[in-house]
Amino acid sequence: MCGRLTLHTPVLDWLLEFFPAYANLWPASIGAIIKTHPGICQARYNIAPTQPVLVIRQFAADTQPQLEAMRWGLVPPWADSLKIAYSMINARCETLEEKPTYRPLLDQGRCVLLADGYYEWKQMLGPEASAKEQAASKQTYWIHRPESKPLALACLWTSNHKDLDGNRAQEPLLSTTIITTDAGADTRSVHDRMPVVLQDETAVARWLSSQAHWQSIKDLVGPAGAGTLQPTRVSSKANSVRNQGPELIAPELYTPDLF
DNA sequence: CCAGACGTTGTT
DNA sequence: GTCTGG
DNA sequence: CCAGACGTTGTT
DNA sequence: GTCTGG
Repeated sequence: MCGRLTLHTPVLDWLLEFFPAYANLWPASIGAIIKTHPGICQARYNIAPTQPVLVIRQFAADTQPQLEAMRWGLVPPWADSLKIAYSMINARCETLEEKPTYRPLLDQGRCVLLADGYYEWKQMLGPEASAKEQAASKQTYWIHRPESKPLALACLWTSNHKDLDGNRAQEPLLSTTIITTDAGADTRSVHDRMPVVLQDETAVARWLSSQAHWQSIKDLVGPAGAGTLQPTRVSSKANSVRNQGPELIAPELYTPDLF
């Protein structure tokens, strides 16, 4: 699955990679979002659920896609509390069309999350080990594109207009969830699920096109092809959200005396 | 009809 | 809001 | 996702 | 064990 992210690629570089056609318009967009969300465009090596993430939405064909900050973890319009979001950080692609919360978003709530990697925890021991042993044996991986190029993740977003958890909502709460699918060849050895990766500029444009119906773009949802992603063994520093620095994605070498 | 869930992962 | 379970 | 808390009363 | 916080 996908429960922790990185974004250290400069945001302008990310936008130019997937939307070169709007090259001269992006600096203003970035300036605007920095005003409302200071710090959101700085490098982040440990983005956790509930935190703001950067997403792209497009409201009409041939208009500039919009850069937005959203809370990670979907808070549906009917929710009276933020609690539900803890279990809606990912949405299984296999059941998107059945789930009443997700179905309307397939046509009206597609967006793309800006990231350049995510963390995964490999379970190194089988079910015969105790829960304690299993927890202690987890190996952290940072999964990213070769050369650490930007990554576009297929997501759904929605808006909640209620006074959540007793706090009067001044503004509607925008939130997002990352679609997951079976792991592809690159990451299967680490974990059996992965986020849906939009491969290139064309895939991103199709996913975002607001006039396109789900049936015509659902082919974009599936495991990434071999060669798309690369898992790098890293230390357990990323396990704690208090740790934030670039050292979290540094490759960890195997220590020979353990083998 | 009303009440209650609405979600995923991993673990058991 | 909308679906499922009883 | 993992880490860390998990509770109340009265007093400062 | 289960929930909350980040």
